[in-house]
Amino acid sequence: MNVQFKKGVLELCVLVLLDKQDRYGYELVQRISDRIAISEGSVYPLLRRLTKDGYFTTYLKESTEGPSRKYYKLTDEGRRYLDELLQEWETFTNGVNQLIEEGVNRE
Amino acid sequence: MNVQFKKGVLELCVLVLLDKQDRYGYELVQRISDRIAISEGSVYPLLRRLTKDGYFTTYLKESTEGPSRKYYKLTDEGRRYLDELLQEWETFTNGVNQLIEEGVNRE
DNA sequence: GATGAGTACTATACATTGTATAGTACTGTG
DNA sequence: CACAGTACTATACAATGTATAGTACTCATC
Repeated sequence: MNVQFKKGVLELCVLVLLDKQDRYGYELVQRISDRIAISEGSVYPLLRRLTKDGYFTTYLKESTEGPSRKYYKLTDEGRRYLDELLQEWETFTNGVNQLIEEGVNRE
Repeated sequence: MNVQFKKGVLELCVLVLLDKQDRYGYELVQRISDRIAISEGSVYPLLRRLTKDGYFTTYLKESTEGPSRKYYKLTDEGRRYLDELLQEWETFTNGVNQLIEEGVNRE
């Protein structure tokens, strides 16, 4: 899996998953890993950064399955940022796919 | 336009356009710029890198419109690499789009 | 001839964000 | 106690865009 493709996308993935419900870090890693090979080590700094930037708030919650979990919750600002990113992603991938069509089509 | 999304994609775009026909650097910049905002300054180092890596060969050709042009031509190795990248791009974007679906769908 | 615009390419410092790796801490089980 | 699974923290490094600055050529205009 091309590392460079992934840049910038990880935060989109995290924001999208949190749009649906609050989640803890490890769960986010697992959910994303179902679709894209990622390193655990990159998610936590990202979560910290996005929290610092005001897109999430966090709270601790006891777990019956292991240590307590740090949950992340999307803020309104986070939700707005997500909408932006979703649009950018769509515009961007459409642009790339159009280039691929142009390049691949042989007249 | 999110800079990080673009990482790794520029080389895919260049390879795809050269799959169709030989092109010179400036033309590649223009064609890609039609779809994605990119900086000219990033394309030339990329072209040099991919040439050094064996994916292109180059030749000079006189132009009637300005200075002579340095054309880039895809090698067989380049074509193979392109196929790889195309598959990776598809796998990757499908994975991201699936995550977006999951995250966005509210039950 | 000088100048400017457009064509065409080169070079470099820097910012950003993944990976890889190493580690910590908690809980339950054997 | 040791180990596995759960859950999180920290850091060095690689890679590749951007921004910026520049070079050189050709043609048109003054």
